Amino acid sequence: MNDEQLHAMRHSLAHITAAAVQRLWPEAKFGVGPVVDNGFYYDIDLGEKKISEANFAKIEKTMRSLIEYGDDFERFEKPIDEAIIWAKDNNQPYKEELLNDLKRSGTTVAKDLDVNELGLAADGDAAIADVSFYKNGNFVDLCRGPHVANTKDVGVFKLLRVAGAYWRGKENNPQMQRLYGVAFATQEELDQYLENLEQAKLRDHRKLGKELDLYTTSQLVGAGLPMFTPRGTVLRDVLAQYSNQLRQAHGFEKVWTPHITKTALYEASGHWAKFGDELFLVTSQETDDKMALKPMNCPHHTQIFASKPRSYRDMPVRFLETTTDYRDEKTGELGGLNRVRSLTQDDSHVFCRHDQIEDEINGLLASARELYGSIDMKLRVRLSYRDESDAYLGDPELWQSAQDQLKRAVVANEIEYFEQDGEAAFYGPKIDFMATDALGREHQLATVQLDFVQPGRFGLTYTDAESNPQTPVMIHSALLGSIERFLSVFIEHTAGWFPLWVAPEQIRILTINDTVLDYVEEVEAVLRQTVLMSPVKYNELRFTRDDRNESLGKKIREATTWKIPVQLIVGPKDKESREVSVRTQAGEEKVTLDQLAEYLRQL
RNA sequence: GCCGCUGUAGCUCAGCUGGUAGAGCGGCGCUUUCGUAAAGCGUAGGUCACCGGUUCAAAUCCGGUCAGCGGCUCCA
Repeated sequence: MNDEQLHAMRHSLAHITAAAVQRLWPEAKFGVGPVVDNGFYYDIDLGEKKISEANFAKIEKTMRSLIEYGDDFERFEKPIDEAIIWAKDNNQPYKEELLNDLKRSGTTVAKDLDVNELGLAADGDAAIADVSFYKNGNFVDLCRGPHVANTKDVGVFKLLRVAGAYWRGKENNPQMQRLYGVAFATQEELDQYLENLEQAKLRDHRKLGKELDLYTTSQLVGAGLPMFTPRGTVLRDVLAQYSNQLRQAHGFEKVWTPHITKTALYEASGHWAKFGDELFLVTSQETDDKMALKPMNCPHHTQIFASKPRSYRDMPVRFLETTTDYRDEKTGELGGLNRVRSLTQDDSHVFCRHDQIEDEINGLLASARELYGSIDMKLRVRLSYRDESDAYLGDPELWQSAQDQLKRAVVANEIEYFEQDGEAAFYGPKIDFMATDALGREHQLATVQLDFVQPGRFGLTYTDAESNPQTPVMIHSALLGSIERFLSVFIEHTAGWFPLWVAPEQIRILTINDTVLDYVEEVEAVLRQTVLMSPVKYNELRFTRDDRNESLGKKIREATTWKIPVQLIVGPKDKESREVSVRTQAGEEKVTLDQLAEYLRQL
């Protein structure tokens, strides 16, 4: 089975899904039905009637009967004007809209539509003359194909879920119902896929966050406002420390800014116009100032830069602040730790001269690569550019220059990348490091952003060698991104088996009976004096002792369930020989008390 | 915000078409001091998310709210 065949099968199943829906609800209006990873979907508008998963059995049964009936997929063409009449006659307004676009420009420009799934797409902007259709049984659909020869050739499938989806991906368009299915050539492959989904759920950060006691939420506190337990807070602190140390080595200095500010700050930065309705507003009972919780930190940092005169000799000025921001995200966008309303950024801003941009970006890229390399995470690097919309501030020529500089930096560092328009910040293009979660969804973590806009809007200057004022460039960067989002990916990446240096409870001493308690004191004395220096410096060991009156087997089982990286088993024999039994995921070995500290430092 | 789904003890879940709740683990108590993934016995935990409605009777049906999940939209 090659990819093209599989693609044709899935695409054909999309048509069969639509055919089944049409048989069950003849009034159905159809959108598009493309192939996606592992399957397909079809967008359907049933007016007031809503499909739910309770309908799946009925739809699947109808699909199976269509498949068994064994209709051929017949291809034919129509002149575009006849096709438009066909769409009108059959009460298919969405198809009619697509056909009109095809007639006008040869393409259906909406970004989430794959023109290959629709009628014949002509090269360039030329209008086209004919479009192709496919017919299986009574169901006729505008489609470029290809399809399998007969409905019997579609392999195995399963309807997975139904979701709302805006027509052509635009929020003010009508919402259709998107019927998702997965499909494979064989039952074994489908079963394997469903099994993998189950496996992925086992490493879901929300499940592990509860099992490993990392964070919690409360209906009283509110949606998207996670609270971190002692264990989760260790993760946050150690990761932030690492991120900070990496940049402090490159000359960044910590700053601190308040969590509320006058909204005037964001009117000046440009954020108010774009994100004003996503700010949490704060009322003062003492003044008439309009205030808000800070949703980002760059405007504050500009004010620290502006607090005193800066010389070209002072540049670059590098600020670092790990701090929590607040964004009033839409309720439906919240999820786990990945998208929250209180997010902690390991944020930093460089203010520099134009001739310093390259070195600064190189330094930040090196830090990001060191961080992700040390935890064995491979990220895709995205160059996020602007598009032609009016969502961006600043001179288009400066934009082009900024985009070119980012690309040069990525190429010079021999980083693999892909480019995407429309993903830039409103003030500048970005280098984004994208990670994949357990279910294959991609999330932005580290970012390096070039900003020629905000320094000018805030009137920032430094004095050059000729005593003239110059506007600095800002480079925004975060290595972890949002710590919450980083954790969501990191927990799933490690399945909760955190590397020793960051594990909340690194070591648990398991006693065999009470006769070794005095020896355990000696072991603990060694641990208290042991400090890890890599990758985070001055990282004192975090250990506990399980000397409960329980069997060793139970203690091991619990420590393993908690995914504690190092179990030190201490019994009478160990005491006698002045050893401990070190149990890690790699296995178990005896280590003498004298060598224990060094052994742990090497792990 | 929109579409679909979910919410029973600390955790994982059972509770059929309405007749005022159960199990395992965990907790606590007693016994056991046991060398590699769960010792034994006993015992206490629940306004069935919350508010309202229908009904003689609601965990169960209906409406609303809160929270969570899968998508869409969005992500400074």
